[in-house]
Amino acid sequence: MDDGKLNQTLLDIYARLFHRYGPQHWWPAREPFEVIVGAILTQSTAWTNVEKAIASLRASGNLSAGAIRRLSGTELAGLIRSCGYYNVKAKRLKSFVEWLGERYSDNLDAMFSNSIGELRRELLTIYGIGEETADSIMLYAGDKPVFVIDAYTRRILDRLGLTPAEKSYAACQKLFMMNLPPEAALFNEYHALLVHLGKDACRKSPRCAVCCLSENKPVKPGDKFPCSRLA
DNA sequence: GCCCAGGGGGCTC
DNA sequence: GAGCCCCATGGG
Repeated sequence: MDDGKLNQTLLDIYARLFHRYGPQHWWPAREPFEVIVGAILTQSTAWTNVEKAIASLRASGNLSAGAIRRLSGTELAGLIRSCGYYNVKAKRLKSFVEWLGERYSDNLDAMFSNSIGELRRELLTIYGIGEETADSIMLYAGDKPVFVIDAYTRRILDRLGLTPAEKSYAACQKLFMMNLPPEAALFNEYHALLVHLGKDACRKSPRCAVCCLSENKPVKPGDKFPCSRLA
């Protein structure tokens, strides 16, 4: 598919998803530090459980880099217990705040004033931060135009026959970033909508994404989902 | 009881 | 460097 066509296809998918699901409100008006904590805690974890962990950090006065550094690993693990994997996640949170203090004196504005490429390289050196989490931090906490690729996105690309020849994270990310206007607000909403679609139907009914997105018919508010061509 | 949720690290081969 | 296992709770 040539680039002009791909651009139209990706925008069309976005329009259909937005029309169907509406705005997703991922991390609206949150402090960047809270968003970063959420990005780490949500790894392989349902968001409802992450909210409880963040609430317990806040209620105990520990939703800050300095406070998390002062807590022992065991204390921190106890506070975030509700989101699962609490021992590894306590280590990951600590590794991030140690780095943040050392590298940027806890100044997130300074951290985000770095270029996207350089910041991404730095984040990837931190224990517990891989590509998806690094990109989530830059997009959702830093408002940077970086497209986040996750398992749902890959599955949906697959269903639509859009997976690039090289199936890597970088190649999937490039597909979106080379064919969409580089706007953080668009990338923010687009990724959240793909996750919604993935949770809604893609996993249970592998053909739903194809049915709803590749058929050449407009989506109207109130349309039933999915359509009748289920596998 | 069973399955999986907005991954990443570490090990094996 | 792809393929596997581990981490662990809570909700449907």
